[in-house]
Amino acid sequence: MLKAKARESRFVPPPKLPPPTPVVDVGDAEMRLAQDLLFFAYRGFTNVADQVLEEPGLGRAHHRALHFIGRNPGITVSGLLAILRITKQSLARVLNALVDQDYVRQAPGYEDRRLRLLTLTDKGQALEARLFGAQRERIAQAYRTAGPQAVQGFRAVMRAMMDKGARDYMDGTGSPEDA
Amino acid sequence: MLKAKARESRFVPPPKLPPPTPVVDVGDAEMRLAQDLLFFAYRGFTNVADQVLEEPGLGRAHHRALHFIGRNPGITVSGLLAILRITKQSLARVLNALVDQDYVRQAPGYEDRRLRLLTLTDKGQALEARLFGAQRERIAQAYRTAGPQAVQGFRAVMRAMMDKGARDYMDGTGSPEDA
DNA sequence: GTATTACGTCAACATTGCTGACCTATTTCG
DNA sequence: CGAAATAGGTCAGCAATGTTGACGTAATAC
Repeated sequence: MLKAKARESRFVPPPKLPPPTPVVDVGDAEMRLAQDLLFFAYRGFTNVADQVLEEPGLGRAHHRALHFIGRNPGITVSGLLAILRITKQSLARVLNALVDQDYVRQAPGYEDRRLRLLTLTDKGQALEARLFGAQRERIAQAYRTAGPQAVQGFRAVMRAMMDKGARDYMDGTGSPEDA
Repeated sequence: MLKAKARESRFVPPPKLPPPTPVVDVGDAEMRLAQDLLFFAYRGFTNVADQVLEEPGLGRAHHRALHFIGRNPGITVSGLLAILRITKQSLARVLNALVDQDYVRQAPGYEDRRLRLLTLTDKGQALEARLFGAQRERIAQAYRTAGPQAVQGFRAVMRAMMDKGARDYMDGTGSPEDA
């Protein structure tokens, strides 16, 4: 006997199907569409990197760390935490793996020696380049397909979609701590 | 003694900081930017729903199931799996929780009674509406900020960013199985 | 009447987030 | 100088969500 029956002792007769999630006004349809767009586009974008990550046996968390260290050489652990918004314990797991496997190097801060300044090793730069290469292809193709006009719109909407902290980080206005 | 020293017996002298991840040509800078945009925008977008999910104690996986069942009333389990691209074991955990808590209803297929047609209950529709409300706010505000012109570009780029299967699904050309 | 299909389930494991507690080295400040 | 604050590290345990592999059952298809 199916345990599913415990969940619903007998299948009820097929109900009249309700209409799809109700669209109250014209705007709603657009918003529903945007939900789908974000989900599928983000998945497509991340999937291409996953393939590259398989070889060294790393995960997306490692990719993110690699990416932001690459973009911010000499960033501190706190800075990276502020960007990623995860706990230091979560970051530690990932960062230790990257350091152990010689993708990332730590150096003490110049004036404040409590700081650990993070940089990519050559090996780390090489891996990041491969990851970037995969995603760049996908982005470039999307940009080509959509056209330069569309790219501007894309950027504007994406910028407006993120929270202020992230926007500030992207603007370079303020240290990564503001992200 | 810090175990970190086991990872690197002595801190090496502060290296010359390498330049940020090298930008080969003009296009590369744009692509790097796009990476950041996607990460931060997607995070902002999902975060607003997380707050709503806390109350019923559900996760993002539940939200996704809820969303796609809502958009495709009567969808089969296989159909949902094809959209989400996860294993049926992963979906089962989430789906069983939703059915147990009366967010989702299963009904046997009409002609083929092996099928489980999934629909949202009233309770499920209510929750989905709240989740949608939160994200809609964020999207609407982004759309207003960016302007209608930008929205068109956003859509074009996002569409082009996803893989063909997802694009086909969005076009409604073909059953969800093609996603 | 057998094979296939659609779905469900058990078990075990990996990744990546979290909280709580506590340790060390360094800098800051009264 | 000595205490407090700061930057970072670590251990332990847990939760959510993804994976494989194996197997069971009901219904349809050939």
